[in-house]
Amino acid sequence: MERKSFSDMSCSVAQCLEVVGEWWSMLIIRDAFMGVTRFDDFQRRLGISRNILQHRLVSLVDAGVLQKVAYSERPLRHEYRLTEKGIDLWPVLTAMRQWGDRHAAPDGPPVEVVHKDCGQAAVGRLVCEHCGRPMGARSVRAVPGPGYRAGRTPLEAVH
Amino acid sequence: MERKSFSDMSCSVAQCLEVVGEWWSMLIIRDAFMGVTRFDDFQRRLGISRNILQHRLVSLVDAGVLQKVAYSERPLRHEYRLTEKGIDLWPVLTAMRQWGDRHAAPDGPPVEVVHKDCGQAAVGRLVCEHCGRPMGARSVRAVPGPGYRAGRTPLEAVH
DNA sequence: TAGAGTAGGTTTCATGAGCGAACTGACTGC
DNA sequence: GCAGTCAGTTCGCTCATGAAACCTACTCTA
Repeated sequence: MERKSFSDMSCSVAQCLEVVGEWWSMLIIRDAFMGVTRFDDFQRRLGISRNILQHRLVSLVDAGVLQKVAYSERPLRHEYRLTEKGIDLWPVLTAMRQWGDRHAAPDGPPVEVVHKDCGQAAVGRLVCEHCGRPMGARSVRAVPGPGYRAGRTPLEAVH
Repeated sequence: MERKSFSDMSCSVAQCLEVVGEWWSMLIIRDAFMGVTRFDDFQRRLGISRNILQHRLVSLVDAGVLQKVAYSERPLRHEYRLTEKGIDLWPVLTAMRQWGDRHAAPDGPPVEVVHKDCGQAAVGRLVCEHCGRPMGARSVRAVPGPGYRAGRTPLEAVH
């Protein structure tokens, strides 16, 4: 059976997963953030099969997350670079990394992130854009937005 | 061939994906945040096959993200609730939702989140825990952390 | 006391996605 | 002319995914 698509779900989480929810996709994006751009470099670093890598790169390019740019004419060679849409995935990647650091890294984080502004190896925290106070699962509630379509009932968040 | 596991990668993103990277897992967790706890409710809301749902619930319970709690003895009935480890996935979910809202919701967000502290339908923003200033892909650089193991070379973030 | 309904699964089986490995084609450098 | 690099493509296998049917244990209604 074909893998079911999330694209007709009226939910932004599902739309995001439709683009980056495939096995390997987020790791390709992670490596792209680390500066990897070439097919063989992705393949070597990830240990992914070449055909799967090819599929993923094509679908990420189709989704507008990566762009394929020629860096040599003869021979014709391309590299894959994050678009702005791809760079906007940074908070997703960061949230995943921080969750992994906290719950699946007994020896401490394998990679730390230094904030250039203050020079500290720091953790990102989610705050409300409006009031600047912390925004956690228990401090919000979900309501239907302008793009809401029937069939999906937002409930109270976490009880 | 068996789907390759990410568990031996020295990377917290990979560890996170190992737990929630399967097709459907994040949507199950999203619904759990919306207050869904029962097998049949998950099944109906997601339109997922019952066997796949069963697999996912078992692996999320095994991973410690959900817990199975009896809410009735006769007949024996269980419900699935987020653990603290599961609730810690909120930033991941929020980042995905916000990315989807921005890049895949032409009619506006299907669901908005109201911050109880200020009453506004607000967006979460990632700031440095240390200095409080915004933390984006371009304002950080990756360095090896205490849990670093060879074979993985952190590079500069985004060029 | 029979029959319908509900909750939470389990089984079955066809399909297709993911896998490694080998191969291809276009080029460069020696 | 031969080795090496880069970016794929092809091949054949296996396992995960999917829908639908089935199962178990209990409750509710008549």
